[in-house]
Parts: sequence; structure tokens; C-alpha cells
Amino acid sequence: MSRIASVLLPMPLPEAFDYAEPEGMGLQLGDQVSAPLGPRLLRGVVVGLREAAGGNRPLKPLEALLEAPRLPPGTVEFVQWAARYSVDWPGQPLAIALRGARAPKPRPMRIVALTGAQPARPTPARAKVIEAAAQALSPPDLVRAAGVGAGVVKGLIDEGVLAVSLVEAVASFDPPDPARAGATLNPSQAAAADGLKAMLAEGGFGVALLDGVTGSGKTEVYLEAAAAALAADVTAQVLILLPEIALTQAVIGRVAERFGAEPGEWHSDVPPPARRRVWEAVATGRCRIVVGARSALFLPFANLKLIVVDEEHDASFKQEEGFIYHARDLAVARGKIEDAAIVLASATPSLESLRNAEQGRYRWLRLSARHGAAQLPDIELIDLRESPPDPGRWLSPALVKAMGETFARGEQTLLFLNRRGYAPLVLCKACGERMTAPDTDSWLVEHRYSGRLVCHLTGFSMPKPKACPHCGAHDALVSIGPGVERVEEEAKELFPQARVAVFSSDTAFDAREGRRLIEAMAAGQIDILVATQAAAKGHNFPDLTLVGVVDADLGLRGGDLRAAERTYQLLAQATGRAGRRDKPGRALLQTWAPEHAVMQALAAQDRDAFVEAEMAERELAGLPPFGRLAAVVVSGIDPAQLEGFVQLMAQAAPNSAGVEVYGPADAPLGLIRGRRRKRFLVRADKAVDLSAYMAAWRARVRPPAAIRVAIDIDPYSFL
DNA sequence: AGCACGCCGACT
DNA sequence: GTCGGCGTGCTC
Repeated sequence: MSRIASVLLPMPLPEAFDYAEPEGMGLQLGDQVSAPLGPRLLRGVVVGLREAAGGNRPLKPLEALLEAPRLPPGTVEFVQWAARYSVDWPGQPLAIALRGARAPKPRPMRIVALTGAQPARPTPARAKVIEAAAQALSPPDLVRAAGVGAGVVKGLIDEGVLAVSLVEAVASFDPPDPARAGATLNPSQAAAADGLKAMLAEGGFGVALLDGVTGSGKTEVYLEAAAAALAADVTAQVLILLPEIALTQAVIGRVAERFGAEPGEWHSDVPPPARRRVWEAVATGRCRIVVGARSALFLPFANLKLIVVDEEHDASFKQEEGFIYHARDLAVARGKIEDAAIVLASATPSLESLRNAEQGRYRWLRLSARHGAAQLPDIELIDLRESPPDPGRWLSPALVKAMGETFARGEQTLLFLNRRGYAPLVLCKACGERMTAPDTDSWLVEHRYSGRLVCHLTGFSMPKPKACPHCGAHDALVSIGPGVERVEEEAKELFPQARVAVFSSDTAFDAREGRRLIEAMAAGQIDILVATQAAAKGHNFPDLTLVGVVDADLGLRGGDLRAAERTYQLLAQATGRAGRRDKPGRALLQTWAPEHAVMQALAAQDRDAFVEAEMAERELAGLPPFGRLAAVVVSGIDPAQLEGFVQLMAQAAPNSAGVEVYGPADAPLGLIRGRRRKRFLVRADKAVDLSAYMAAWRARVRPPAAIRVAIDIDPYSFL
């Protein structure tokens, strides 16, 4: 009796494809196989096995069973669940899950070993090498171990005393030792750690919100939870998710220190061979701790017991391109599938998580005391209507005065502005033309460092033209609004003796350069740092005593559902930077709307007041966390065809209780890369299965090939 | 995603 | 007459 294997392929196909299992292949669920698709062979995963019933259409046989770790059942289930939740093809999340399996193998390592032959001319240096060569080392390592010149080893190899051989690089991950001494916890930390350990001791799925102000020591607390999980089960695995690659190094260091073993590192900057090594070690259970960015959630964990989502409020957890998902939400789902515990950690938890904690669905562990008794900074609002900057300037007299005093004391200032580049808009004062990217409505941002105009949406860039491309007028292009580069210029003019630097993804585009700037700031080699949000997280600057937020209103504009929340979080993080040790810090927020509830709550340092006000507004409108949202972006080249299809879609929207469909409207950026975009917004009651609704809607229409339909469940960006 | 199949313009 | 443009559709 022969069998049929259902195989999921990492392709945008609607379902798993059936293949005949060749005689004697002995397939099991989760096996990686090579499957023919049209003229090609693809790596796929077996997700179903059944006996062949007679009379079916002939199926192609599978090409081969691949020699690679099997995907554990939880990973297969998670991939399928994620596709259904996100209303996308299962091949999309599968492609993410197989990213490490498809990476090239690490190159074999060169190892030198003694052959037994004696050197013709024994020397002291040669004796040291022969002694050190008792261990299997690579040639450079042997040189280092013996403390001799490279020529000595080379000479012994040439003479035949040492032989070089190639060995497969094994995925060796030292087992973590949870019994090593952890950090000394203060009473508040100890109570929170006990709460997490109690959840782990109960076993199974559970979620805890670890809620503590900046500097309260959340990392030490969740590392104790990790220790408890690792100690309870010698095969248990722990995943620590971070919102940004830049933060992984610091946490890897903390993990290595706590457990005496390097964790696996997983994010897009990890080179493919290293990725393959981590992937296989995770699948086989040899790697027990992973520190990574959101895609680490799709790793093939053999026995996942704990997921920590650090900075859980961070919008970077939302993947906006390709397969659209929110890593925090999917982490909770994966925890449910794997029967694992989840810890969500933040100084400014998302309203979604706070609501779950308030309702008792999550354990709520609050860390109160600040570690090391640092004081919270004073927060003051600067009313820009009363104390406006000079024309063409962005720093108000009140902020400049505070910066001067800080500099005079030899202390540091951090200026925040969440806008990259020099100016967000360049326009022609002769004809009023705004510089935009070709086929796009978005403004070109001026970058003075590179002398170019850059589209932050499409990546398009061009040299700044001498004359207006529209009317040809010379010297008529003016830069409108501030970016970090422009604020840096202003700070340098105001304080010529000060050391001023900029931190943004343009100036610190790789992790090393970013770390160098952060270290320089920490060492007091920078007096004034102008930064985008990138520097707001996880760093410790002891001499920083003044934080200035150049445009605190930035996030409050523009009708974005989460704007107030984001502003609040950014400001709480940013002001949390000031005065970390014994020096009192100050935070000055420049605002045009000091009476706004967010500004008032911030100035009063009253998180509960902010949360209460914002929750009330959301509840009234039925918005998250009291309701659910989905967005549909429909794009096409031909405006008439797009308009026709969008009308068809509007009519096809299923009528369902507790669901409202708004649109079609022009998407906020109506034109990107030559494609016109229209958008629907769907609001649903909490109890509605929004994924099912969206899937049903999509199934009712068949878009022409030239039209693309993208569904975004729980959208964050409204662009 | 590839890759083939299919109907309309400028060429050896 | 044909080579080839990329719009449309299929892959178990």
C-alpha cells in the first residue's frame, strides 16, 4: 500500500500539494523533502500523510528525503496557524521558518594534528607548538596557543610533523548552566522573579506582563525566569525576542554572563552559514537559548518552554513587508501551541497588553524601585507659542539656556527628533513645486551629508538639483522643516566648543558604527547628541542630565490610532535616559499643545492618567484593545482598472454583525513606485474572527493579475 | 516565485 | 514572413 504526502512549499501557493511517497522512503510528518514543482525541484515540508485511495489522479513522486532535521510538530502547526491568522499563503511563513535550513553549510574547519614524525631540527618554539598541538586546533589558533610566530607552525606542517585535515564544523553550543549565581535582586525584582517562577512551575501556557520603569532591572528578572525554565527540564529551550538587532549584542553578553554559555544569535545580519548552524542546533535541541529579532519566532524549537518579548510595546515587532505579522502577538500564539510561558517586558507596555493584564488574562508583575536609586528626571513643557525659536531655528530659548547650563557643568545633553536627514521637505519658492520621488506622492528628504534628496519609502535618491526641475528657477529650492542633521547644525552654531554628534540610521547604518557612537557617548566624549528614536532604548549614559525633545507633537498629528501612545512611549523612554545615577536629570519637551492630555500626563509623570484617558477614547470608538482592525491596500497601475476593482470589492464585502467596512479611500500615500493605492479599513468587535472574515471577503473576488491586494491584520502603520 | 504559453509590433 | 514584447495562468 502506497502513501500520499501533503507537502508545504515555500511558495505563494494556496495550499499544500500532494505527492506520491516513493517505496521505502519512510516519511514522517515534518520531514524536509525535495519535491518537483513544474520544471524545478523545491525544498518542502511534509505536513500530512495518508494511504492512497484508488482512482485518484496520478501524482508526481517526491524526489528525495533530505538529510536535514525534521521540523517539530509545533513549528509546523505554528506556520499554518500564522498563515491563517495573517490571511496569507502558508508558503510565506514557511519560507521564514526554512530560512536557516536553506542557508549554505558552514565551511569545514582546518584542523592540525601531530603525525608522530619528529622535527629534523628541534627548537624551543617548535617544542611549544608540539605541546599545544595535543588539542585539535586550527592553524591560527595553534599559533596563538603556542605563542609563537606563524612561520613556526607553517614550517612544521611543511616538514610533515603536523598534518592539516578538514572537519565538518559542528554546531557546538555549550549547555547553559542555570545554577550559576545570578544578579543580586532588590526586593521588587525578587518579587517579580518569584511571580514568573510561579507561572513556570505551574507549567503549560501562561502570559506575564513584566512592567517596570526604565532602569528597574527587567533583564535580571527575566533571566531568572529563564534559569528556572532551563533548570526544570534539561532539554528546555528559551527564546528572547528583541525589537532591534542593535540591542542583541548587549543581551547576548548578559545571557553569556548569567549562564556561562553563548546563546544562539538570530537576525537578518547573521551570516548564512552561522544561521544554518543555529537553525540545526535549535531543531535538534543542542542550542537551548536563542536571542534574536522577530523572525527567531519561526525557528524549529524542539522543546520551547519560555519566550521573552523584551520592549514588547515596540512598533518594530510589527513586520510590515512581505509576510505581515506582529511578533508579540504571534509569540503568544506560539506559546499556546508549544505549551510555553510568555513574558512580555516593557517600561511602557502597549495598551493591548495593559488591557489583558487589567482583565486578569495576564499576570501583572510591576517593578517599582529604580535600580541603583537613580532619580526620575523632572519633566517640563516648553510652550512654543510663548517661547518660539527664532525663524529658521528649531531650539527654543528655554531649551538653549538649559543646554548652555548643562554644557557649562560638563554634563551631557540628548536632543531627540524623530526625523532623519536635514529637512523633510524641499520646495521651490519660485513655483511652489514640492520635490517628490518619481511615481510617488512622498516627499524627498534632504540629506546634507550625502548632498542628496532621498525617498524614505522607496529608497530612491538623487543629487540635490541646482535648479528647480519643474520651472527651471535657479537658487529657488528651500529646505522646509527640521531633521536631525539640521538640529545638529544649529547646536554646533550655538555651542562652537561643544562636541556634537548625530545618531540616526543614516549616520550609524551598521551595528559597529552605532556601538562606537553609543560608547563615545557613554564615555563622555560627546557633549550634545542629536538622535532619532534609535538611541532611545537600552543605553546608559551616566553624565546625561538633559533631554530635549525638539518636536514632542510629531507623533500627535495625522490621525494615526496609536499616535498618542507612541509619543507617550517615546517620551517616557527618552526622558528615562536622563539622570540615571546620582545626578538629577531634566527633560524639556517643546510643544505647541501643552494642554493636550498626553503632554499633561507626561509632565505629571502620571502613566496611569495617560492610560486611563487613552483607554476611554479607544473604548468609545471600539478601537484596539477594545475592538480589532484590519486594513486592505489594493494597488494597481491603471487607475480606471483599480477603481473598477475596488468598487467590486466594496460590493463583495460580506455583511456580518459587529463588522464595519470603511472605504475605499485613497491610501495616505496614494502613489508608490508608479502604483496607485486604495485602502479599506475594517473595524470589528473583539469577539469577531477577523481573519476568517477577511479570508471570506478575499475569496469572493478574483483580482486581475495587474492588481495586488494586501491584507494587514491589526495594522500599525497607516501609510 | 519562476516559467511557459499566447497574441500583437519592427526586423534579418 | 519571423523574433520577441511581457500580460496571464499554472505548478500536486
